[in-house]
Amino acid sequence: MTAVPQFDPVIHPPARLQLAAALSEVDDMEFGRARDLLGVSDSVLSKHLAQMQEAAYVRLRKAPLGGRQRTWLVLTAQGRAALKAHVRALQDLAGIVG
Amino acid sequence: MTAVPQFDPVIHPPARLQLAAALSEVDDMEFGRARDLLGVSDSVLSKHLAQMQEAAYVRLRKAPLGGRQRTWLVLTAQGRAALKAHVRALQDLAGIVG
DNA sequence: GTATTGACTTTCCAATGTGGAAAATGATGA
DNA sequence: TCATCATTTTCCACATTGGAAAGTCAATAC
Repeated sequence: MTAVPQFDPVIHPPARLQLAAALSEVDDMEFGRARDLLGVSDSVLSKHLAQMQEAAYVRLRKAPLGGRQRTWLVLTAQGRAALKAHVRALQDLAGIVG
Repeated sequence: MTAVPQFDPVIHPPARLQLAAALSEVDDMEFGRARDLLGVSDSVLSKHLAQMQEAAYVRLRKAPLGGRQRTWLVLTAQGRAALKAHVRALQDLAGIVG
């Protein structure tokens, strides 16, 4: 009898929601920049990315930059759709509160 | 260097967010009805309510009904503001995604 | 070719948070 | 006073999140 719709557990946790939102506004973002933006450690970002990749919400593009291999994060169409759905779900849930 | 705004930890967890949203659309709601709506046990709802009361987001009104004491949940102005702020924060964060 | 370095990734572990069951509490009603 | 209903609190189990440190893998440095 759960009359209340559930949120997408992949995208709802703060760090991932913030990451998805940040990625939605750019074409891509470097791993290090995303890590600093979220204020987490390498390992933590890496683990969140693993979850988001598994859900196909993010794609990693690895390419050399300045001699070193770097990773760029890209929000996929599915990831964008999930973010959109989440925002909409919350708006619906909250009615016309604001 | 956390450039990303944080969410209100009291209202962000799914169960509390859903509860706040549900309460925002009515004047008040019975404890049992809220419990069924969220699909959780008495104890769990009670604990969430304790958190929300501590943040002054919810007020409990106890009064007898049918001889027995019942509890009604009321979203306070602060609770409503917090929900509103949360929705807005997410919208801002997500830009004009949808 | 091997050592080193940089950029992640994985493993390990501590801290939190959420959920349920069951015991406890408090207010009635019998 | 005893039983019952409506929560509340206590006790646990489990999942999640976070950081540190070790591991991996390229791409130089030597």
